[in-house]
Amino acid sequence: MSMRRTTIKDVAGAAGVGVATVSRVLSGGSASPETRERVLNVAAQLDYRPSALGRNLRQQRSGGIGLLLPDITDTFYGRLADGVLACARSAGEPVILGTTGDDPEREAELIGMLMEQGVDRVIAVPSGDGEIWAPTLRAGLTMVFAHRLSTGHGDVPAVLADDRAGVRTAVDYLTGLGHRRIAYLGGPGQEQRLSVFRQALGGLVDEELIVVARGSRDSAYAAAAGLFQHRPDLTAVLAGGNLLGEAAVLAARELDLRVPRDLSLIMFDDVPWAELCAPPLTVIAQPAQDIGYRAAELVLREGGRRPRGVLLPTELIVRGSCAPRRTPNKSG
Amino acid sequence: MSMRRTTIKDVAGAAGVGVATVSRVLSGGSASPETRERVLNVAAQLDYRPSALGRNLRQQRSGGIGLLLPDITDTFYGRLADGVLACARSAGEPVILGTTGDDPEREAELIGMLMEQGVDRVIAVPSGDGEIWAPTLRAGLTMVFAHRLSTGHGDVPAVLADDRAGVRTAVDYLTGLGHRRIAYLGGPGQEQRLSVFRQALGGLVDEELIVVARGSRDSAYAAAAGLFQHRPDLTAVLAGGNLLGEAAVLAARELDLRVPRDLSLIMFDDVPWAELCAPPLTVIAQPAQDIGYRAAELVLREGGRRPRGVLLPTELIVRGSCAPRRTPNKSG
DNA sequence: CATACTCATGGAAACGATTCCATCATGATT
DNA sequence: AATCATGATGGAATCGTTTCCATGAGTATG
Repeated sequence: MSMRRTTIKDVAGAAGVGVATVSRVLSGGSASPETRERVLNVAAQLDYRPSALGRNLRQQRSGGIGLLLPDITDTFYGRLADGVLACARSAGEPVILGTTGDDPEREAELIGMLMEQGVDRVIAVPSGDGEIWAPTLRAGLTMVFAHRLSTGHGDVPAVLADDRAGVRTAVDYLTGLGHRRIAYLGGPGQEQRLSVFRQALGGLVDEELIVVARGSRDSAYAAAAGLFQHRPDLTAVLAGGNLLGEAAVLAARELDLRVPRDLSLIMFDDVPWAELCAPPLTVIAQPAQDIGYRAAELVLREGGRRPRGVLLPTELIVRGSCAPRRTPNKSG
Repeated sequence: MSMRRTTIKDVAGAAGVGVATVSRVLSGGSASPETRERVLNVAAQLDYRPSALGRNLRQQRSGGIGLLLPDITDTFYGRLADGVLACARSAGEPVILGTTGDDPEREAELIGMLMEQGVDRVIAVPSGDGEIWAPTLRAGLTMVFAHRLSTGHGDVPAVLADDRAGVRTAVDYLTGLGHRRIAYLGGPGQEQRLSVFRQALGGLVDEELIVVARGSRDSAYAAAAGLFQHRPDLTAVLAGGNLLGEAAVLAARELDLRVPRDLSLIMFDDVPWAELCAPPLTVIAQPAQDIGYRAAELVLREGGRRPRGVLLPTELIVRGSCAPRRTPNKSG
């Protein structure tokens, strides 16, 4: 009942040539025009599709791109993945997706799985530090980091949003509105943003106002609620991602802090619901899809030369969640 | 510099046995206890990892699960993918992700790519009709549909949310509030929901109040705005997905329709921002992650028997976007 | 004691592609 | 005319694994 796949041998036999010739014709090698035409005709007639299995074994590598993300549920990573898929599709390459949950152990596990599969090109939002990636690099994989760097990364190129400028813009905007006690609500792997945040605030930085959550929604909410309860004197918050922003809105509402009257809120990453929120959220937009697309471009370029990383611009989009600091009412 | 991978031959040589024995030991075949131990020791010492490439070629199938979704940017599909990944991870199977954009042509292309890769297990949210999937089935692939059926599907098992009950609940809720002119704002592949909607409304159904958008945000917004402008007499809307719901909120705001005062809104699929919206959105929650997980379970079960599909419950979550119909003010 | 049967074992044949290499024909150069 | 370069071509090796089959040892049964 189930017929055997048509193989390159069948095509060779039907066209009256050797398998080597068929292979050459199909992969663009040299062949005489008439042979080429005959082979192509026969191949089309037999509906021949070369098996990636055979090719992969011979070439010692499975085509395809490994994509390692912390959480595909987060729309930021969803858009990033979309960018990777768009580029991969135009190159005809399959994408193998894995989620790490920001857990280095899971990440290492996934890397092992990818290498077992013969995947030799990986795009990752790294959670672990350099040690995890060292064996990967030694094995000769083509790597590109996206959105984050790995501490102690080798010379792995990275595609990043310009966090530096983004944080600076946000902080400038808030201080310009008169805010002094500004909190940062961060997620995993945002060391660079933190250092810029400290730097932008100059001497004003108050370490208690810097809180780092793990990747989950629960953790983000806990961090936000804890921060707001512990330091009711803060007047502005910079949330380092849409999950954190969501948590901040929720926690503020829960604690009867009105935005932007009692609390100015600015969020990294523009998401569709930012506009639907009450009030609409002021955000630092990041080109998530571009990040993915460019990362895929880099990892596919494969040209021996090491490309330097890419830095993509962010953009402040002012909506309604930030207001000038209310001057403390001394008579109240 | 780059050392050759350690192969099964190396292990066999170092352990003083044949390759067949090594293979048997590692894949759970029969072997004497002392041989088994020696082989396992040597394998561990050499850090031997069997190459999936060789195995795949021999077994004529690449492990792994193909996952075909309309749009990974949509959080519903993001959660669905998350479920699939969770199950696949526990089975140690890689997942190859492709997005169709609800375009049957792209879908067919992706199927071709998957078959070329030797993927023989696919989970899909189908956009095309039965004809597209016929060759797939004939080729002996294990298929599971998720979230949607393909019209004229063969005996492909499907994992679905209970749309029937969901639509009925929503309509009952709205009619219970006094609404009569209820619109349905649908997306691609929701034929079943539409028929249930018509059925639930009984004789009251007004075909002009049924609008179907394509998958994109733009299309959804256009559909919503067009509907609201064309039929200002409607008092309630059922949005068939979070993109449609988002569009409805946006369009209503644009047209100065206040929710729920002028317009009651109920949305399929509970998303985190539904709670952040003003007003918070009443929704029919769908277990997106479960759908993915169960689909992966089915496709991995592989037991020759054809499992029947799975129907998962939906849940009405009442928030603040629905209100009783205002009795028309005859003196106004 | 002879025969049959179980069980561990290793050699070798697949799997389907790519690619090295030898062969042969043709045309150009000396 | 002899040699050389060029280019098309097919046979065979190769990738790493699984699996079929033959072999031999050991045990049980007649």
